Amino acid sequence: MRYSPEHKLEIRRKIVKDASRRVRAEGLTGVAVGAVMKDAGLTHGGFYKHFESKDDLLLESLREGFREIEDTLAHAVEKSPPGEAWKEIVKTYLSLELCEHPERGCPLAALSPDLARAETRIKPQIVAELVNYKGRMLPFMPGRRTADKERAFFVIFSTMIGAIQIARVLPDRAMREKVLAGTKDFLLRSF
Amino acid sequence: MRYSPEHKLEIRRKIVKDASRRVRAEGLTGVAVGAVMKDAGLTHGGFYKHFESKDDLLLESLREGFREIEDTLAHAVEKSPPGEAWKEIVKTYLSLELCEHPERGCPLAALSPDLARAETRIKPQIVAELVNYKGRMLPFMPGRRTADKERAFFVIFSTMIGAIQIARVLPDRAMREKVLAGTKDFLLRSF
DNA sequence: TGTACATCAGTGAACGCGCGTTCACTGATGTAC
DNA sequence: TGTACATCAGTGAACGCGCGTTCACTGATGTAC
Repeated sequence: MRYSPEHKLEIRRKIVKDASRRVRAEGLTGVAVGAVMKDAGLTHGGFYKHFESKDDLLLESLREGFREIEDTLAHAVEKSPPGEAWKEIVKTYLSLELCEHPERGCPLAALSPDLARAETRIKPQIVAELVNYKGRMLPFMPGRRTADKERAFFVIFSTMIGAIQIARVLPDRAMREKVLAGTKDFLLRSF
Repeated sequence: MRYSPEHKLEIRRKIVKDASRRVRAEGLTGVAVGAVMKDAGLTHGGFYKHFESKDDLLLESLREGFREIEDTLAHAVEKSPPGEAWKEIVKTYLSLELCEHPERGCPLAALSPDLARAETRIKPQIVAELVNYKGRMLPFMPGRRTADKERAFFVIFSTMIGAIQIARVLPDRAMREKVLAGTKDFLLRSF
């Protein structure tokens, strides 16, 4: 069967979206090409009509994941006065909702140790994504000068990433909520 | 060749130690039975004379990793006055030394997303390790009542775990030091 | 004390399995005449 | 307008590989007589 170029792009986008969710839910090594293609309603053989390699897909999935969380956080911040935006980011990022749905959450929370271990081949592009993430969040961070905002970014996101991860290890919702609420309070009091 | 029972225990300990380092350096899925046995100077076939399964080894390796970091932190705290102990823990945990040697560091910093995704079969024992870790660190945490100390544990360790992970993704030492120092300052000012 | 036997940690070939990747093939649709 | 051909996304068998696990075997040492 032959399809239009728009159709091909659409399929490609669907594969990337599915893979992005799977990667965040199951880890960098947890995504099989066959499984992703099945998600998209195709068979594994067609994969290489869309991607050069699995690494290629992984990088695109990461990009998609970062874009998604950036959009989610940017959207949450839309109506807050400047200087208060970071509070909205903390509340959204540390919501039970995002904690219990890693597949819709931040790739750093879902994958940072995997990213630190990534092969040299793809590491630079991962670092670029992190830098880009930082750039996108910087305007919302507390602090006067850029250097202050940058420090705030690293501290706030470190804290949020760690809290989400610990909460995700905990087996029951009440404990998760305790960790998330405690961290939220702490951060909101801290700047 | 036949060996004494002490020798067998010694070998077993060596396998666990090697595996514990490998797991923290390369992730839960990054450790092959063959590689660990080679580290210990043996061949893969003998593995099942020491362990029931790979899961068995993984759990023991995690236990070993938690014990190691607990000992490291407890040792760092030995000479500090009570009430100041947590500061020493923050300084040690966020040292460049531990950041650049995941294989000697905290299993949570190295593996928490993997632990969150662990199969139901081993999850309860992982949670037990986390609870034990918390119990071991609680006496050193700031706060008057146990509830305060517990809140402090989750906040402080969340922040440290996230900071170490972000630092480990960053490609050059200067940036890593900036993140670690910034987080250290932040935490030391916060309690 | 010396000898025959039992034990069992360790070896390495073999297994079944899932994976990433390749490839000859299909067949619906676009294009050339 | 109708027909022959080219295109190329998608299929599914096949590949080589690494993995966890099994198993018949080895041979140094402990034990029984």
